[in-house]
Amino acid sequence: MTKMIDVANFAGVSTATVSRVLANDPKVKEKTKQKVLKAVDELNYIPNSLARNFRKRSSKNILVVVPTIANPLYPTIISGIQSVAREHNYQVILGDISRNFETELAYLELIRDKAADGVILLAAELPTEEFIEAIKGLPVVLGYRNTVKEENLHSTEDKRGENKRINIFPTVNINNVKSVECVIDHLVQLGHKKIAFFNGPKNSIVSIDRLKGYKQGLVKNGCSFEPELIYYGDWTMNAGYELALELLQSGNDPTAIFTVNDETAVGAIKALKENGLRIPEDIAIVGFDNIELAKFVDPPLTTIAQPKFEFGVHAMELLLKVMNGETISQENIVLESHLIIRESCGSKIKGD
Amino acid sequence: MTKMIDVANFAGVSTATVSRVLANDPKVKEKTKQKVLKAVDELNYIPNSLARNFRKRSSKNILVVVPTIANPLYPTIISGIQSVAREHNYQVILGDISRNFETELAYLELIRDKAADGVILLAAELPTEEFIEAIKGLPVVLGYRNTVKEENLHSTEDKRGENKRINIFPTVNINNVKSVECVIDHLVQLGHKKIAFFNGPKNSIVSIDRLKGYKQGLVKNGCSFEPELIYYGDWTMNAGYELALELLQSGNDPTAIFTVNDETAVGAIKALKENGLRIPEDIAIVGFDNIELAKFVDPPLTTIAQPKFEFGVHAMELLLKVMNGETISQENIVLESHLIIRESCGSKIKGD
DNA sequence: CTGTTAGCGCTTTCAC
DNA sequence: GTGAAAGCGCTAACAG
Repeated sequence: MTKMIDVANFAGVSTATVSRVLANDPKVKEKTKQKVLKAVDELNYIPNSLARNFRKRSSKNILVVVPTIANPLYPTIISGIQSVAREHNYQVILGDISRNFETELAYLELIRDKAADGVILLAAELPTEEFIEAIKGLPVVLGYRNTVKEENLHSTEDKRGENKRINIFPTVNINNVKSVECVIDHLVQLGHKKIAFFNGPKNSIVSIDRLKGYKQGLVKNGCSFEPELIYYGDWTMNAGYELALELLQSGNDPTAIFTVNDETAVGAIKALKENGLRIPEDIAIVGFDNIELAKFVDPPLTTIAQPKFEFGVHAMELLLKVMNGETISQENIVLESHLIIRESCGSKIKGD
Repeated sequence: MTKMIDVANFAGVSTATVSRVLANDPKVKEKTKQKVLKAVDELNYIPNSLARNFRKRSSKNILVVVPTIANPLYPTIISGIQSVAREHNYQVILGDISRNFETELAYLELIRDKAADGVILLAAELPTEEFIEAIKGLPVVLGYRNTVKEENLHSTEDKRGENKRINIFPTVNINNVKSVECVIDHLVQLGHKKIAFFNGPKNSIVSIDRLKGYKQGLVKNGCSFEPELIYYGDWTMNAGYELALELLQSGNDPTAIFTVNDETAVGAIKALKENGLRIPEDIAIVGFDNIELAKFVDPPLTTIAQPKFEFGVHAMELLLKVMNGETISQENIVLESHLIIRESCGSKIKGD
């Protein structure tokens, strides 16, 4: 294994100079630089990143924790993260917690022991005190988990005295509340008044926000909010399937279902069809995420498109800032999402 | 940041002893061990893995290169890899080449510069001379890319004098040829004689092997092999869709389609349905991989199940061996796959 | 069983 | 613009 000292000897310079050349230090004379570069080439020198990382106290790894990589949402986000990471010579380490949120904290060890320089947390679990304590001061960016603290504000500028969320960490998010309101608007426009909601788990921030959007959307449109039309699942096709069966047996007869994600919708569609219901004639359905599959299910799924790749890009760019110490004050990025109209609601307007 | 010397001082021992305790060296007296552990705990000491890795010349990272993480096959395989990797304190670095196979070699740099200790290559591209040269001597395990050399053997024990594949690297694979023969057997049993094949790209080993299985299956069952019934795509739902449109316009009227993977099948199903064909009444279809979705498409997809998670487990275990220098001679693991019968072929036998 | 000590290969002051 | 030299924090001979 040829090392820096070999290159230095070959080029007739010191290791310091070799190091400078490799770091693109402009102070090095062009001629010296060429000598060094020639030596590097000649000797087939490859810097030992283990030594470099040790010396620089950086692993050049960043950790991305996802609830489960099986949900196609995350691969796309990760692609976005990778594209930025690679530009900056970071490698992405994948932390798949298989929806087992206790293991999330274990991953943070990677930062403490320097195996990772920063972390992007994409699990939208409600943050516990323990969690907040654990990530305090770490180079972390939160995705979807937009809120880590609720405070009652009764100041004058907050006339309604309602809860205000304070993000004490940098975050990337979409506006879940507004997105779901759009869905409800659309369904109501098509004449639906009784809309079921197949939600995610209760302790997910995304679930909570989408529920809020669902409720506000109904109220805004003058529909009644009926708690028994809300079902809780776990984001999977299986959950969608089971929930739909439950709904069918319940005697509630909604004319439309909004599902918390596309996979839940796909599962629901299967159950509905098996029970002889036609979509959208007998019941309309709307998903969320606009995964690749949404276009290919039968019927093609009306859904909310969120900018998955960009989500990753923004998260990584934010993390880069945090790791550089640029973000003392927290930054909270909210990305735009929009409704994609396909055929699962029977709308005549075609999208995509 | 408290370091090993602090712990040593606190416990009244040397750093060597601390190091031994941390490495679980049985030679350390129980009492000394307890003293050290107490100091570790007291001082909240976390070993600096950067220093350790540097010293041990190992990054504790392993690289997994996949064609694209967007194909749900890979996340499951990666889960399997992770489960073994984690047990041995390895982190998984994700190398997604977005089906751009030239970038594969670039990832190998991570090994040369010690940023990764080993690599699992899951891209089933035909191996070039350059590729073989590049991975020679590296701690590498190949998945799906089962063959790196073809040699004409005319020795006595090979009576037929046919090509024999020689794997000069450790590999994990399934028997693609046999799997597809099963599919053809099944279709023929159901009365199909004219079976189209929506394959992957021509330069993929998986495509080549599945094509072989297709051909052999037809011949074995006394069906004629018609090259114009073979279509080449790129594993995506979109490809399946486009290929099905092509097929419909071709005037070929197969009674069944075998697709190289489930996603291609899903795309094809959409196109077929849009054109008024009923599945399986008008045309049968069989996929490959048994991804989660296969069960939820309409109609549920008959497909070949391959042990994805186990695939990852085996690949990682093999890599562990290679990294330990245990595998001088190459090992080639072939996992079992089997047909899952659902409804897309109209068989009365229900599976799963 | 435990301590002493010599680095691992690189970067970065500090001199010149 | 370049070189000398001091470590980064840990592990592994080697010695005792």
